[in-house]
Amino acid sequence: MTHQHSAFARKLGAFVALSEEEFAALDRLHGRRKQFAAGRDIVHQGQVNQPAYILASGWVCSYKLLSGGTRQIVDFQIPGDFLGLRSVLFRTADHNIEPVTRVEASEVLASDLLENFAKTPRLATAVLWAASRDEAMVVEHLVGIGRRDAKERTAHFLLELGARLKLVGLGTTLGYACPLSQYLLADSMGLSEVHVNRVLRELREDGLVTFQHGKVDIHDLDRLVALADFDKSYLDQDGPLLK
Amino acid sequence: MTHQHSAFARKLGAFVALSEEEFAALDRLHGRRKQFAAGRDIVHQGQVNQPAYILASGWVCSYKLLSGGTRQIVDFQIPGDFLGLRSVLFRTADHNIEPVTRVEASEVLASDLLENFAKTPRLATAVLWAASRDEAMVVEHLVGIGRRDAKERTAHFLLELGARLKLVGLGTTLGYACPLSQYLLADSMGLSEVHVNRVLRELREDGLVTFQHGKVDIHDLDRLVALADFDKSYLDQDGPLLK
DNA sequence: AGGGTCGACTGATCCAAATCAGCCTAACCG
DNA sequence: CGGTTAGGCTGATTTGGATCAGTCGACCCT
Repeated sequence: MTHQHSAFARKLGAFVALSEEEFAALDRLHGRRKQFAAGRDIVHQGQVNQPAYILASGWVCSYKLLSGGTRQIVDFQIPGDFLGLRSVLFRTADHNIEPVTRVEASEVLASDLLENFAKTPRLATAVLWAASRDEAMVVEHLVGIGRRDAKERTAHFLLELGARLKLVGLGTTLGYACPLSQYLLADSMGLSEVHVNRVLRELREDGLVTFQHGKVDIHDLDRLVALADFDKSYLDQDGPLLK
Repeated sequence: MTHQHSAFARKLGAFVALSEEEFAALDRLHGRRKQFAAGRDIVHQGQVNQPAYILASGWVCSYKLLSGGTRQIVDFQIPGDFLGLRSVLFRTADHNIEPVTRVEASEVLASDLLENFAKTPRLATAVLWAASRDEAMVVEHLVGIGRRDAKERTAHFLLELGARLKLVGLGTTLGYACPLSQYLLADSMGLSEVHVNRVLRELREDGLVTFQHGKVDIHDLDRLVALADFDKSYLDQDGPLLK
């Protein structure tokens, strides 16, 4: 009954009960469809009045550059995710967005979004919900970097990504396709590329997960979850939370 | 013209232009005023149907517990800040909230908040803005933990806290009162208490900042900003961004 | 007045992860 | 087809910060 809608609308509809009317409003947000090549930034820090996007296909990452030339990847976005909402609300972008693969995305104009809040107030709740879910993910990420060692952190990262991909039908509990390089993992987890490589080897040798040739294979979910201290219920809800 | 409103309303009004009508709606959100003793958690992970709060006085911290018994403090909240918005949207709390000092806060009921979106759509924009600002702070925090060493991280932390306090009139560029213990700093920055102590000593010996006896004194703002790679414009906007 | 606790502070030792320096393979390309 | 580049991978060495094991003073409390 909702399968004719966009991945974005479906995702929100899973958490905030929406009427057909409201689904339609959500879908009308999708503006011009655009393509981006891998590696060439879509938005960068300081740019003003950039549109937001809803990711249709491909992966992107959001990152911040530090003065020393290092960077910290804050989050990866996968199909169905909202991109650059903060940059719209603040008018000037506070982070960079780089496509990891070739990407297709629909523009969302700030004016469209904000004006629709008046006509469709539940849309506001849905968008607020989506923003809060993003924040929850950043918080988990923060906790991992602050208090988990490299192995736990990596395990947690791979599990969380899997859970998110499963939600949009791009993965199972057995594994998923993953276009990320070890460099990207390192910049995301606050580790060096060298160390990521060693940790992945350890996880492989322990028979927990394999991350090779662009795919992640989970060999022992239970032990991996135990190692990572991963909250399984975290991302797989199954009905609207807000009635 | 806005000074009769709550700190919360003032803060939002600084970023989203609001009418008197809308300010009033914001102020009506404040429900029953409650008191909390320092150290006794207001909310903890997993609790369901907790109200949100708006902090009137005192400081609190939001943290997550890891299985090993360690914890990671995600953020500190100061007067005028919203507390536990995510816990309300998700119905079940995904983090703990502990008062650092004695605290006064007004309850905000989920139903009040969400229903008001229909009547006052710009309220939705304002709350979304507040949530995004929180997310931006968590992102900065993440970047610091992931890619800054202990000294830069500490410097950045003290500067950011100062900027936030200045915004609500609780600090100047010269310093501010700060009730945090070195243990709390450690749990927030992902360091050990011992190392925080040494880093604070270094910063003091370098003549940059002093953090002693419950107050932070900034002795050399410019060098501190340079060390921390701190974006000064980051938190001190001076007019509504969304007209 | 003596015990208990909390927070700041210190020296010695250890270790996880960074850094440095390099190899190997596959893919691309002019 | 030989050169270049991007990723994956590895060993040796160094280092930032953790851990362990305390001391000291302030402020309880009874």
